[in-house]
Amino acid sequence: MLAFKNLETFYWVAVTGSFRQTAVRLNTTQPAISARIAALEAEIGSQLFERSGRQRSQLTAIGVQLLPRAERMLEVADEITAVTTNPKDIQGVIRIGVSETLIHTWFPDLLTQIGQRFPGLIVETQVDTTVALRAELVSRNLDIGFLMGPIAEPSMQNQVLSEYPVVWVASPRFAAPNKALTVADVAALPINTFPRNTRPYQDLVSALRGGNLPALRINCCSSLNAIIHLTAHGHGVSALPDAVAAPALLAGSLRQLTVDFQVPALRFTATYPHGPQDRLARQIAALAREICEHPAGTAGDDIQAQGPQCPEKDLPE
Amino acid sequence: MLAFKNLETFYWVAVTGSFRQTAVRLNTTQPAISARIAALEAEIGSQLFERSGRQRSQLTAIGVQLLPRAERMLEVADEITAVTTNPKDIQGVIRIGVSETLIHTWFPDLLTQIGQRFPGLIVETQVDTTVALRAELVSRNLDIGFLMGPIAEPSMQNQVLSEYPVVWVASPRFAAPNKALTVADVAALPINTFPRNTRPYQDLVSALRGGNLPALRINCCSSLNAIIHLTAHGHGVSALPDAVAAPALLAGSLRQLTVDFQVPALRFTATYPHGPQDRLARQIAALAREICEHPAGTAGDDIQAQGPQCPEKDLPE
DNA sequence: TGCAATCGATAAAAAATTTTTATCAAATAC
DNA sequence: GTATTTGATAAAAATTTTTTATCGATTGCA
Repeated sequence: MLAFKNLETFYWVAVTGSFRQTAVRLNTTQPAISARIAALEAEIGSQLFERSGRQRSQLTAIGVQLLPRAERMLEVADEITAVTTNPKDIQGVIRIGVSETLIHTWFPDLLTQIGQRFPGLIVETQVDTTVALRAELVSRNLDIGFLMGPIAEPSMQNQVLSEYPVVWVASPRFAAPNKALTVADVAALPINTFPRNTRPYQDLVSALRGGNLPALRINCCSSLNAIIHLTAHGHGVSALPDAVAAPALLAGSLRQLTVDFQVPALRFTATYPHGPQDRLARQIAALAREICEHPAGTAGDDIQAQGPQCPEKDLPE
Repeated sequence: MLAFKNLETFYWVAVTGSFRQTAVRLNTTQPAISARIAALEAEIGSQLFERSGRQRSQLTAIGVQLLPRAERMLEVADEITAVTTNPKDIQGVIRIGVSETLIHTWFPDLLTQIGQRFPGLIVETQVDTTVALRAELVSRNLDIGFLMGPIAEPSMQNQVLSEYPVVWVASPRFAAPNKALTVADVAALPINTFPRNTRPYQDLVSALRGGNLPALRINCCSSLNAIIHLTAHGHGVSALPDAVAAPALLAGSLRQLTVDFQVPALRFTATYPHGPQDRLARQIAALAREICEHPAGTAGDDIQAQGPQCPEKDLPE
């Protein structure tokens, strides 16, 4: 008898290429996965994977034929659960990756909304750089990421969400000239900005790399708050997404500088691996889009909405 | 965990409206069916059937939503088995209903072909009248029927196969006039023909019901051989499909009569309930159509091809 | 109205399946 | 060459499913 569980297992082994990873994902042990695949192979009557020791398990010809059908099965199963269960009753875990910038903007609102629409859902948030999130998404350790996309992978679905122009800021005590600063002016100052392997860092360096300028003095911080604090205390200037700088500017702990050149804005997308079970990710991406298009009140005004959450892992700083 | 077996069970209970019938169909016991449905209802979180005592189990609103999805699941599962298994390796039983006329024409060839293409398939043949077969098909006790279709039911798939003109025959000792017989001539004779509740019977009576004719003397036989033998021994005349009469005409045990009126020809179809698991029925219908379009050698020349078969049930005569 | 038949539910026992635990040999990276 | 990682495997344990036997409820029929 063709068992759904075995097809689901087959799907994940095919996608991840690993029995052990699949075992972790499906909350069971590796021998259980071996047994399920063995049962399916017995059912079908032929091998589904080339097990070549340490390498990723490759699909056989028959495995290739089976994969899209297994996917259709999972799709239908997903549809069944979607149709038959109220969003309020959805139990489970969703692992969301998010760029730190968004923590300072609409992401708290999203968590609030998720908490309201899916009270039974446990959200695991991982705040990290876009590159790190990208890797986690590709290896399917995250269900959805809000990051500086798009991620150009055939298996990834991208939706553009929000865009933040970059503003230059400094301490209010910074003696700014009356004119707009030039590239050379800025390049002469210590600059606090994003980590070295990030897009904003590279955009910044590109914008400042001009004629025969001196070596840049760049101070990379993995935390936006670190950048803001350093800058506010007079240790150099920084280029920040406007939405991130806004509170400090309002509070007067930072002042904005006018410059005569441009740094590209930060664009964010919702990105998720699309597959037969991406319904929840799609719904959450849609929720995020709604929030971006109709910005509600201020962020972070309802700490309880999410309920007690699991510990976040790998938080920078 | 959404189990395929439970969805399959749900599908059959929904289609047949009966737990017990489903138990028989799926080769298990009624409590097992109860348990599966209960498990599915627990999974979904609501009732799927209105159990109203003796009546057929009715689907609830959620059951109605589930049914087409369960069907899609079965379709995909059927596709998987079709793609991954060689026709030679198909194990199982197919229950074929067939009108007796076809036993005298191409049906033996079909059995031979099935035996060759699907050596692992056990064929259960039920020879009966079209009305009886129709009932068996509708109640899903047959997988496919070759009968005087089409059957006008939304759940039934019909394919026209072959058509046999009706010829009038009598014993060679019958003193036939030189002219063609009229309706009155024939109506005056005892007529051996098909059972009372069949189409050929009714067509015959319609053709012979004219002005003020005497009461017809009709002798209904549930077996074509009985008709042939009675007629050959001089007990009246009969109207037979040409293909059925042919051997006896060739052998000289019957002679053909010319008549100046017409009885409608017998049209046969392949008819099967279409659903998510009708692939085999479709293939066999296609095989039958091939055989009808490209008639091979004589029938019944390879008794062993089918291998040992299960006993046929309800054979008339 | 009452009898017989049939329906699905249920409890307990039995059977079958699946999972876990613990270990192995093979392949690979360093 | 050693350490690590991979999936396979055997035996035990746990879980699930099925069977057996029975029940109360409903319905058809007399």
